[in-house]
Amino acid sequence: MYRVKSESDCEMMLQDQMDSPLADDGSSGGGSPHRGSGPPLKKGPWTSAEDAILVDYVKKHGEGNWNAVQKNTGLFRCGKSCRLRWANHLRPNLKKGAFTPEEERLIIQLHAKMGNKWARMAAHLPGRTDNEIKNYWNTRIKRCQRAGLPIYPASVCNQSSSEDQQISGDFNCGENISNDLLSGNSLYLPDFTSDNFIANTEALSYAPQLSAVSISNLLGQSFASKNCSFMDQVDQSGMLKQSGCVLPALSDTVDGVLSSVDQFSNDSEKLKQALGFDYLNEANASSKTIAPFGVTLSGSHAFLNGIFSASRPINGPLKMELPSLQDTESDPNSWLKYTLAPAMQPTELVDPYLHSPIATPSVKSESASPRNSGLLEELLHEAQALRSGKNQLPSVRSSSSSAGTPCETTTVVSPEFDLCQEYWDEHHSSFLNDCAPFSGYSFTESTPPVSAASPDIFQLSKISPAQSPSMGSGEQAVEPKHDTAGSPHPENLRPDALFSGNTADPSSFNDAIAILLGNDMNAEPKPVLGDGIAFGSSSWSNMPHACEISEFK
DNA sequence: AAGAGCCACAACCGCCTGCAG
DNA sequence: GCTGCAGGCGGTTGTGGCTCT
Repeated sequence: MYRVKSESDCEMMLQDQMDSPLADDGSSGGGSPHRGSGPPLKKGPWTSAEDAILVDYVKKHGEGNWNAVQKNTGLFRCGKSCRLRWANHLRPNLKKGAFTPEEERLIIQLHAKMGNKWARMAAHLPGRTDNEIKNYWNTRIKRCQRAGLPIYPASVCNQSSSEDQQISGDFNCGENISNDLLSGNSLYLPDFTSDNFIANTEALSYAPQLSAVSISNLLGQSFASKNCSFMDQVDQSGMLKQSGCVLPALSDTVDGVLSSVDQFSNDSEKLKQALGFDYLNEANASSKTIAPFGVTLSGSHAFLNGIFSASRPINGPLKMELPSLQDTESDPNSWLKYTLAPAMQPTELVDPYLHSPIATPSVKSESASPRNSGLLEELLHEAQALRSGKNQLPSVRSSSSSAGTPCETTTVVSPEFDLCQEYWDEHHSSFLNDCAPFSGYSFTESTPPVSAASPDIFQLSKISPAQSPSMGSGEQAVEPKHDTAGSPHPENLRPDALFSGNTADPSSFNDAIAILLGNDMNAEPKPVLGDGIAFGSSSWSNMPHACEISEFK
């Protein structure tokens, strides 16, 4: 039954409310005495009489000043409730009934761009309310999760991809937009006219789940939260002047990690391809294939916000919004997905190919590959698959247009990327100089945390001086902790620890992988990556302290 | 027929923001 | 600048209907 809140916004405004004939009609849930002397507060479903009163009032006085409704009509509902009732059910021009297919597609498309911005989405759907859209989406998510289907159709991914590039190409609108894009807060609102959308919307073939969407915001905001100021240095072309300096190092780090994986799996190339890291080799070879943030961190929520709904500019106090996709399949191990995501995020940031969700590496497997997988999960899954030899997983890059991957993407380097490359060619040396403090910034505990975030988050990697040319020599690489028996210290079981140590040490990495895989490399793969670990979804209530990064502000 | 489970929906709750005093 | 209020927004929960076993 509906509760009677003991203290709420509504009740505070009902202190002077006297008895009402409607206050206690006890329709369903009814009102109940409120804190003794206070008037009862009617809650629960609205009756037709209440509706009539509210409609009459609005006809006479117009919308707004909802708290006056109670005073003027005797309707014993709080102003908020009146407003909601009017907005969601009583106001004219409301479209009732199920969503049309066009509306559904539009919702999907809008969500891909906006995330859980229901009110903004509702603005694009005349006659529909944010609540309707929200309910529809939540239902859809549940349905997709049950069915093991991705949330975003391929066409939406493509749409997002193209528009991302457009955004990055037009990325000259000043700091506000830049920051917003960087934070994943899409103030940039593309014109989702129905024609435009439908023209780009085909049959609901499904894209792979947005496996890495949880990553970008975390890192983007994590970076920003470090007050390194490089986030502020977005020039008029939308390029992040200093971003490039860190990215090579991160690329190196990821590559170093993968080198360890290489030894671990003896099949690094496959693994890297499966993970979408293969470009990192190219990056290393050329030392310049670094995309500015504007390329990858565009406003697509399909990319940035399939999971997270970042809505705060990164300049200000940061607050990680909770993921929009609730994981009802919570798992004690679910911390994996949160700790690892930041660690893996750089790959997304630097990935010149990742213009859309579909470019996110996705391991399609006949096995029980987690649908909402993240990079680590895919890594582990891939490692398992490789080890077991049961699955010959196709290269994501080479098979992205295969039948199993409806979201077709071509790994065509965009013009923006060419520009970025030129930009990097021209400025990378100065970048390295300018970013000397940051290029060696390895998110270790030795680095004084600037934000209130748990430093664990930033145990991202230890970038050795060799990997990071400008890193100071004073910093000591953090060795993975091992107990005397040689087994990894429990702390190292955490994925952040996994990536925090000397990544050039394959043994520690292997140890961690082994543990993550069940600590027995010779045993059959254990369902470590079962349903309990769904990177794309989350149950934040189960977040371990290492993942408690919500308190950035 | 009865119970369980699923589903869509309505409504509530807490937090945030903008604004006026 | 601070405070309180009104409104808005997004997340969550409760309810009732429907379907399946």
